[in-house]
This record gives sequence, structure tokens and C-alpha cells, in this order.
Amino acid sequence: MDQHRSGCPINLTLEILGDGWSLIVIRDVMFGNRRHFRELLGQSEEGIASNILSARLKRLLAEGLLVKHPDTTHRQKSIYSLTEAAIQLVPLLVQMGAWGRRHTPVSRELSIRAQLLEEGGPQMWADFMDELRHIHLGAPAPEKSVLAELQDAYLRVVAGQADAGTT
Amino acid sequence: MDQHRSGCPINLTLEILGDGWSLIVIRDVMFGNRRHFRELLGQSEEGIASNILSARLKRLLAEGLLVKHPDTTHRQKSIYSLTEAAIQLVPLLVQMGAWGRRHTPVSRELSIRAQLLEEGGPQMWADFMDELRHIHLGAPAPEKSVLAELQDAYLRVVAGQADAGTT
DNA sequence: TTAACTGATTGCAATATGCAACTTGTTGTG
DNA sequence: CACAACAAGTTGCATATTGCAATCAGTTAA
Repeated sequence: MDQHRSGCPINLTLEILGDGWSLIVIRDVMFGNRRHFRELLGQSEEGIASNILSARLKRLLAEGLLVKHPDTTHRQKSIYSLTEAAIQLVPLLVQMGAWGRRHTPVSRELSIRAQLLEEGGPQMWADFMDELRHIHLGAPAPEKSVLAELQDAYLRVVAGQADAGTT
Repeated sequence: MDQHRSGCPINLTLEILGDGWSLIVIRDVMFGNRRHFRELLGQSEEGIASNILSARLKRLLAEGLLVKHPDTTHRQKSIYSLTEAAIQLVPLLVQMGAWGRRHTPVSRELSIRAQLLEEGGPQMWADFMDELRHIHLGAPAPEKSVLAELQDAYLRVVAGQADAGTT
């Protein structure tokens, strides 16, 4: 943080996000709308350890990718929200998903969202980012919800796994 | 490598590329056309250590992102080439560059390439990928060279640092 | 024969990760 | 109030990875 390896944009991005967990946390806040420590800890597919999650949240707060607000329903509870900088990671995450779908052994139910976002193109990413600005930054609500679309598609795939072999 | 944390495309991509050095190596092979161990070791902006470079090259070979060919001019020398999978990282690297340009303290001379690629859009990325297929996979040479364009722009910025404030 | 160059490997200290247990404080229930 | 369940972490400890400098063995050119 105090000194950089180089001024290359790819390197600097890597210095912030170049580890195995930071983008997993961002992904869960962004796509899974997990906003509390325990939600991020327990419901993650990958099973992050609590000390790692704690360290990553601190780092992401310090880097300005997340902000933390008190939860009025429980004094000790905190709500983590994405910042504009994190929301602008959408195209990067879409490209990661697109590459992963082509070159790694993804599962069908966990890649349907990536597929839809990839096929939706820049307009869908922009709509999604507007929705995230609504959820996390208090911007006005967009007309339709990309998140709901993605979730519906996911649930359809999970429900219909039996007859989903031909496409 | 032997077992995956989850079948999520973002996670699986992260399992392969989620460290501080793998994408730096890919970047140097891709944009800097560094093809030998010593070129990657010594001319890197970031100063990778030789043991790390050695480990990363092995991993990237095993993951199928690089291939290694003997260099006929020196029996011990090897030439590293990008595979199609690595070439398809171009959009991901472009998005990393684009995000870095907006949210990190990049240097002007090292971000001009990222800027051009971002502004060039998907067509330019496709042209660049075709050029990489020519360089690394032996595909026919495209008409114009995106790499040369980027390099020219870089050199212009380095040369004209003095009068480069207005655009 | 010797020096320089090739792609690495080795030793060692510092840091990061993964796992389980523990801590501090909060909330809801009886 | 007492007490269990829950919230957000922290701590301790074993293992793995990183970073740095030095070293190594084979190749080439003088």
C-alpha cells in the first residue's frame, strides 16, 4: 500500500485485487447481496476462514472498495456496501466469468449468471451497475432488476437440472 | 489444482490467476513480447524474483496458458508462447487496465497502452488477438499491427512528456 | 580454458493462509 | 434478571508461500 511496484494499471489493479479472496468477497456482496460478516462467512461456496474474511474486509475498506455502516436492528451488526469503485469492477468480473466459462470446469448452475451477463453485453452491465448504485449508494431504483433476472435464471437451472443436457 | 473450491467461473479463474504475479508474466509476454526467462526476469518493471518467475512459468505451463519451445540458437534457451486460452485473456486485461486507470495512481507512460486499447473497443481487442495468434500460434499475419500502434504511442508519450498535458 | 550467459535451484527470514477455539458484546426468551 | 443464541471478530498454531541473495550446471563464443 505504501509503495507501488510500478505505475502500470494492470500491476496496480493486481496489487489491490491480486489475491485469492478479495474478488470472492466483492462477488458475494455484488451478486449474492451478502452484506454482513456472517453471511459472507457462512454462505460462501468456497468457505472462507473468518480471519481471512476479517483481513480482507479491512483491506477492502482501506482501499475504498467497500464501506461499512452500522445496522440499526442490531447494534453490533455492520452492513458492508460497495463503493462506486467496486461497482465499476462489473466489466472485469464479467470478463473473468466469461473466461472461466470457456477455460475452466465450471458447474452449470453457477455459470448461468456469467453467461447471461456476457450475452447481455455492455448495456446489461450498465443496467446492472445502475441497480448496484441503487442498492449500495442510494441512487434511484432502475425500472427492472438485472439481479432478479440473474437469480431467476439460476433458480430455473437448479430446478430443471434433469432436463438440461442438450444445450 | 487437484480439487476446486467451487464451480463458480469467477472462483475458478481466480484459482488460476489469483496471485500477484501470474498476470504480470502474461502481460509481459503479451504486450512486451518477452519470450525468454531472462527477458521476463530482468526487464520487468516490477522486479520479479527468479524463483517466483520459475514457479509461475511452471504453473502457467501446467495450466495451459503458456507453451515452451526450444530455441534453436541456444540449446538451453527456451521460448515461451501464449496459448489460445491466454490470448483470450485480452478482454480481461483490458478491463483491468481500464479499472486501474480510473482508480489507481497510474503513470502516464505506462497507461497510454491501456487507454488506447480501452478506446479501441472490442474490434481492436479482436485485431490484437489475431496479431497474438500470428506471433504465438503461427497464424497468418494480420494487415496492421496493434502492438506496433501501442508501442508507437508509448514512445510518443515517453518522448513528449513535456507537452502532453492538454488531452 | 575461461568468461559470460542460459534457465533455473537452494537456504533462509518474513509473511500469508487455513483451521479451530475463544472473546466480547447484543438480543430475545422465560 | 438469568441464560442461551447470535454478532463480529481475534488468537494461537501449523503449514505454505513470498522475497531476497547466492549458487548451480549446462552452453556458447573468444
